[in-house]
Amino acid sequence: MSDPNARYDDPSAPALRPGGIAARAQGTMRAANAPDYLAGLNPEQREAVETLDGPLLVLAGAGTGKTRVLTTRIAHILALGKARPFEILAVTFTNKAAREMRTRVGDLLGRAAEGMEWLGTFHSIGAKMLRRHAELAGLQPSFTILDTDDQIRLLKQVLAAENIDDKRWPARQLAFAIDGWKNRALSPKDVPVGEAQAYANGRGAELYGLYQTRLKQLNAVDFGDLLLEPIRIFRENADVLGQYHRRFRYMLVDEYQDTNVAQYLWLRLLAQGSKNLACVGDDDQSIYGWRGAEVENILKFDRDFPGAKVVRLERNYRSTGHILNAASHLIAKNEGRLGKTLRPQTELGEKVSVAGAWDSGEEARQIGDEIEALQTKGHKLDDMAILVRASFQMREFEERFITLGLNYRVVGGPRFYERAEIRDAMAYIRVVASPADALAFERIVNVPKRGIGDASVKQIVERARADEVTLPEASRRLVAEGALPAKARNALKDLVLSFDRWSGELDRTPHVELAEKILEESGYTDMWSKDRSAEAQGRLENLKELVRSMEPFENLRGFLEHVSLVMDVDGARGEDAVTIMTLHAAKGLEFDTVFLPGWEEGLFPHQRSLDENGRAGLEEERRLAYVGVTRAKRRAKIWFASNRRVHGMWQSSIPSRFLDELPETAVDVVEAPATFGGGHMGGSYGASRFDRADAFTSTYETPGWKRAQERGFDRGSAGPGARSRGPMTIEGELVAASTAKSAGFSQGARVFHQKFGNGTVVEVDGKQAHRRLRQSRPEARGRQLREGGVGRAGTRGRDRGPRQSSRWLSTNQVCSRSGFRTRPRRASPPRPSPCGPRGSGWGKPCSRARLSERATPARTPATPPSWRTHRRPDRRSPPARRPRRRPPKQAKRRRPRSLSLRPCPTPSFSTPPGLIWAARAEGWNMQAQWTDEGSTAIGEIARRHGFSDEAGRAMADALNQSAGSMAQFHHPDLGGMGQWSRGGMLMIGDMFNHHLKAASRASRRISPKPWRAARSWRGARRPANRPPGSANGGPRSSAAPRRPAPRTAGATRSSPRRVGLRWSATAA
DNA sequence: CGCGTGGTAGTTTTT
DNA sequence: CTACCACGCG
Repeated sequence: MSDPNARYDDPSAPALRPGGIAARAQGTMRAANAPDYLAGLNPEQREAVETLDGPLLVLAGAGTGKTRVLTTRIAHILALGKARPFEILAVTFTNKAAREMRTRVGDLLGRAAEGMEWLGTFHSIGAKMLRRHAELAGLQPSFTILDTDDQIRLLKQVLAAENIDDKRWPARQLAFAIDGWKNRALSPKDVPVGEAQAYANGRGAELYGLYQTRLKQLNAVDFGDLLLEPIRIFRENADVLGQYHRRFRYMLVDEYQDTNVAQYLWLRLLAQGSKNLACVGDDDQSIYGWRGAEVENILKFDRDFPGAKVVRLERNYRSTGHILNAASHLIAKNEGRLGKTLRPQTELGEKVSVAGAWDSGEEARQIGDEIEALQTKGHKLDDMAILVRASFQMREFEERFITLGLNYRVVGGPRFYERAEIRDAMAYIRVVASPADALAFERIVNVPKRGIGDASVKQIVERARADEVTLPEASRRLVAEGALPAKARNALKDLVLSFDRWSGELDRTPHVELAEKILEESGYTDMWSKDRSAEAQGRLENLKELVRSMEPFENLRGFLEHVSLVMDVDGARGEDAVTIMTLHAAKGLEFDTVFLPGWEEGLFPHQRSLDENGRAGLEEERRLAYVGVTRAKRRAKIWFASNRRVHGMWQSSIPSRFLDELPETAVDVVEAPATFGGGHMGGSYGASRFDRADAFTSTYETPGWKRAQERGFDRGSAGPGARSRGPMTIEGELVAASTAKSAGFSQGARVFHQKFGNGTVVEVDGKQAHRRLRQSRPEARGRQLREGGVGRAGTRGRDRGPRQSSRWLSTNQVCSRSGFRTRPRRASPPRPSPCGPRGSGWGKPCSRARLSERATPARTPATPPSWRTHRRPDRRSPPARRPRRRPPKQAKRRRPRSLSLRPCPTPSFSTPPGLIWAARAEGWNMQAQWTDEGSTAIGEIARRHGFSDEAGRAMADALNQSAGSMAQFHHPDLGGMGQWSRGGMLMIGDMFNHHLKAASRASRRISPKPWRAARSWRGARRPANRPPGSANGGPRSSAAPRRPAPRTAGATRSSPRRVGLRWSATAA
């Protein structure tokens, strides 16, 4: 092969002139004038496009125009008439990539890329082939494709039938193993003995075989089979393979570095025909080893396909110089690369910035601030992204952005078709379309609850197996015979009749209408609209979306085929928003500004990757880092945090080794974020501006105030409070303080329950020592009752139908997440709040000493006393696992792990403005740095709630003086709980509601996380005092932040103090 | 059958 | 810390 580098080394070399000597000399051109679509290509790209015959490997570095080459190549083949659209096989990994390729080819040709039947994902093409030759695989062409969920359920059945304890051998694990085998194209008999040994005492391969048998019985395949079965068919039926050899004149593969063994074999079989196989990939972006991708495939391409030509694309059009240098330098640390050097085509631009934060919360805040700053400068949120290593990192950003009111969008997360409600709905539709779909029937036979329990289902299944009929048919027989308990029998009868009715309408009723009808008549939508939990509304929205997404299809069957393979729904519409996603999900995308948080040892590179795959694991992590950095066009901003909560425990971390692998010349180590007005004190980490006496002279100049004044407040979904602008005082207080008395609910007490929302204790029945919590919509219950708790502040009063839930609570009952239950006898009297109950003891900072007294026995970190988080006694003793012994009966009743019914203080209107009590809490990092944001949010909130500016300022002043304090307050009338933190004010009810609405519209992933922001505060253990001297055993990297000396002597890592703040203010 | 309790595990993810 | 799953009591 000629060395393209030698020829095209000069980056400024012009592209081949259309019709020029070079172009003609290449000999592939038929026309004197190159068609338009070739015009913008550089010489390497052009070579990749025009080398049509024989195997070709295009090594396309990040941002070098890979997709462009692929699509242009297709256009070129078609334009030259080398093949007709249906003679080109073009494979991608994702539907998204396939779609994009289709549209871009269409754009190039100036018409839709019609007739490209064989453009799609490995799996969709595999499915298509398998449907054509189903009988050769012992299937009917109508086979169903099981997704992971179905697969696991089926495996559970197999395990149960084989009497294997699925505690010891989880189905998930077997599924994982089978997936692995299928990725390597191993059928049950090929499984290496050693590996088969690893599961269920050597029964792994056997179970795999049984699973395959069950699949065949069900006329079903899993994803792996979509490739494996065609491979087997090709191998066993030369004539079939021959057909495809004749058909596919040209083959193209995207992301070749991600192919697994099965995909490789499949391609190799097909490529034996024309040998015109073009693979495009980048070994440096291989990040899917853990799911079977073999980088080897790309490394040995020229051995597998003799005579292969290799073209390297190294001109990067995406990123500026410093970013590319940083990325190249980093990836150069990997061994076993094919080796490419990305060459920038533009100026050096900004350096990659590296900055450290004290903890993950600060990281999120500072990134949030940077984003706001960029936004103010006119950058669009759409052009910014936060790329995380693991999805748990996302939450902190979501919460922060909600606080800031910053639009964001989470990519990834639970996929639309994986949501429970969608899967349920699909199951209904599946049963209607094909009554034989046993898995689907089982899924929904008792959803909504019909009184058909496991016992009944088991009978149905057994009967179906015995009679060899479908589940609905078996049900029918059982019903006719009068088997099953009466309740189940009747319900089942109705259900089966309904299914018959719906099936009968299959061809008569338009499918969208029918789907609606099914969901309605089955009681499924009703089930959700009755549900009062925060997610229910969103689930209903999703169901509507599902029905809507059926519209483009001709009938239900068409839709079902689409769903089983195309598991995504186009989202990403509309509003300007920051993208939050994992690094994996970011491959192939680009953004002006990319934030890369969490560059810490253990997280990135991930410990597990290192543990399980050693050096190979590290290299894959490094490639992931490379992918991350190369997503940035103009700005890459790397962050790490010194403390992060892992499984609920605060752990300190050291900066990632990858930081040290970045070249000094391309990196800016940021000491203090420039985005704060004035930054932190002297730019040192962790210092508070409260350390300086004059820090607060200009409270009203803070960004928050300005924002508050500019924006006005009408668009906020403030509750009724915003409307009544009369004189008003609200009082907030530390929730923990008021909840210390949680045991004593009394009449009139406002309470919040996670499932039922806000309510009032309307009755206390002394005799029976019963308390009654009743909840209903206001108009029905009178104004003492308020509906709509967290997340519903703005929907209060909306007609949700005459629903009411009302229960009696005995004194020893509490509410748990799922409802009410008996409160176990207390081992000790309720704990007083560390800060004392309201009205007494205020003004005294809670001291660590008091906490420690209450703290748990030695060796256990002191736990902040919390009315809500009780530790069970035996958990306090050494964490070592005790042999499982059934404890004596009385020991079974323990304290509840959580209470969800929380008393809410009633607002009071008496205290003079500006009264502040606060504890300084050095130990609580969250308070250690009060930033401008504190006052910001106060101003905003104050105005939103109808305070005068003056009153707001008083509040801000007061808060600012209480440097580093934090408080939570609850204001029932405003429908939510707020949290003062150094990060600002979280008005959870407002915010959540506001975002929830936007979110369900944008089908963003929004779970009730914002609410958790408040909860976590109570139970949270924050990083304690700054470790003395350099944190984390000294800076490992040049990027490690300099630590200020601890403010408190003798600080050790332990739980934080409780901090209280009480304030009130009067509006004019 | 439903609910509560206890135990367990907790990167990355497409089809 | 918390989400999920399986078991057993009422």
